[in-house]
Amino acid sequence: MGTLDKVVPFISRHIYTLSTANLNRLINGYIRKGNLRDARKLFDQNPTSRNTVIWNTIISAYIQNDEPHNAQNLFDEMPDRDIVSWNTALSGLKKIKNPEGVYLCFLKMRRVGLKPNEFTLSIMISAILDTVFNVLTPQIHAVVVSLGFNSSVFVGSALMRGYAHVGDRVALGRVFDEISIKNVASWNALVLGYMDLGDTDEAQRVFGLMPERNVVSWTTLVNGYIGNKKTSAARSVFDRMTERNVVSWTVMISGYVQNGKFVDALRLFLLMLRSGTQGNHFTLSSVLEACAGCSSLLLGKQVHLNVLKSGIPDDVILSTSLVDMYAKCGDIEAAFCIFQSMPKKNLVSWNSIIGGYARHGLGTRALEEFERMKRLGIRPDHVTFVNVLSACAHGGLVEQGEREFYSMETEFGIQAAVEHYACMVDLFGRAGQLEKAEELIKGMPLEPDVVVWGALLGACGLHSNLELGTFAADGIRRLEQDHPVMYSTLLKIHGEKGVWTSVLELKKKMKEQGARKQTAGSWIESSYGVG
DNA sequence: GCCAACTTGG
Repeated sequence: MGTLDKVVPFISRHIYTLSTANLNRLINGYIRKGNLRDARKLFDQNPTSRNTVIWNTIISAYIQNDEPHNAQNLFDEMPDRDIVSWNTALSGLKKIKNPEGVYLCFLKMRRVGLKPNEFTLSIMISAILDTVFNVLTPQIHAVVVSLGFNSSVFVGSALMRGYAHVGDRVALGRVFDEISIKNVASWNALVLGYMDLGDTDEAQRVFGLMPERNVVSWTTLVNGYIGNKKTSAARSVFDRMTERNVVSWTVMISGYVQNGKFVDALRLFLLMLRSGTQGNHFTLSSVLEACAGCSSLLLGKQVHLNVLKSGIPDDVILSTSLVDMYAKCGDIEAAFCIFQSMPKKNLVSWNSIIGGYARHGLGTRALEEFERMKRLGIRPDHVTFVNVLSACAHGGLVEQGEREFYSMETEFGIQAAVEHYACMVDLFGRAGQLEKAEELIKGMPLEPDVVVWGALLGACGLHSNLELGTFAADGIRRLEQDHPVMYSTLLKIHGEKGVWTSVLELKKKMKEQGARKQTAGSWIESSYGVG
């Protein structure tokens, strides 16, 4: 629509004030084209023609365009807020995952005397669903009942999800029964509820009772089995589907990926393409993860090509998946190139590139990116520090690693978790500072896991320390998580020290347990997926 | 103009 661009400056030049109807029409036109900036300009230029609907439209557009700050500022400035304005604000707070804000906003709304409607209550319920505020679900239910919304399909489905998340199956069934006119969505919510409760049998039974089923019903069932780690059950439901859409394919593909079945995921992706369905950004980021999982650069590149050809708009998550795929498949330069070209980066993107450099042994590059990220005001999280510490370990940067470990708690308030300790043990261990590693383990406030002990054992293998190596092996045995690498490392140390009787004993034990010598690899990387 | 059922990255 090129005319709009010509008409609007014309109108603005020749008429001082637009009528409310025209302002509304023009603003909606800009928003439809994704041009929020000009919509806002018109809004600012016509203060006297604005009505509540126009305010609400702009605020909602900001939220949908991921500009919550602008939305919030405008909401704060707004003179006469109606229930829609409050609902819009609530859904914005929900979108940025601020359940406390949702709760406080709701209270504020009540204080100015506005009565919630169905929209308000379903936003409330779904906003607290996965948070500590979900203890409020029964209270909100009480409000729902007192206002007579319990027969509403929307509110009912939200309540069912809420109750499933707090594990209340009785309430789940009761809410369903109370919905006066149930539609497919209500039934889907019931299936989903039982799946969330982990009761796949009941979900399947309900599915069989449904008066009608749509693609979403089938997909919910497939996804429910996947969420309950029943991949093959999911697949057999998937195979029985008469109609599939991108989401159905994506659910199944990402289900395989989540369960580490990368090859199955890739096979299914090929079937999908052959069926004539084109993947979207959800599909392709899962597929890229599968490529990364099998370290298949060849396939990864082909998927990259598919991304470019499909014309899917730029997406942070998809681009981050590309960065991660290239880094995990060994092409760190390509990874960095994509990372650099990303117009929007978030914490996960930074973590990916830092982890990529760490995995490639480019400790200094990893740390450079870490500094750059902090300068841009992005707060590192616990994953960032796993990557940073492992970069220090791989780069032999012991003192820097110690400093970062310290700053993690003091500067960023992130409590060291067991994986951070594992990195530190690895850091000291590789550098041959075995006493420091031992000291760290002994002073840990947490129970060391197999990765921590493994890092120590590996270091003992590297530096031929029999005594400490035995200590580490005992630690692993106490966890009852024997691992073939443990025996081969012990074997190596014993052999080097010339303790041949022990070597024979160990070989016997290995044979008993069916352990075979494995190729060397870091337990830290395989267990925590550094990167 | 606002709400709800299935899918994505470290």
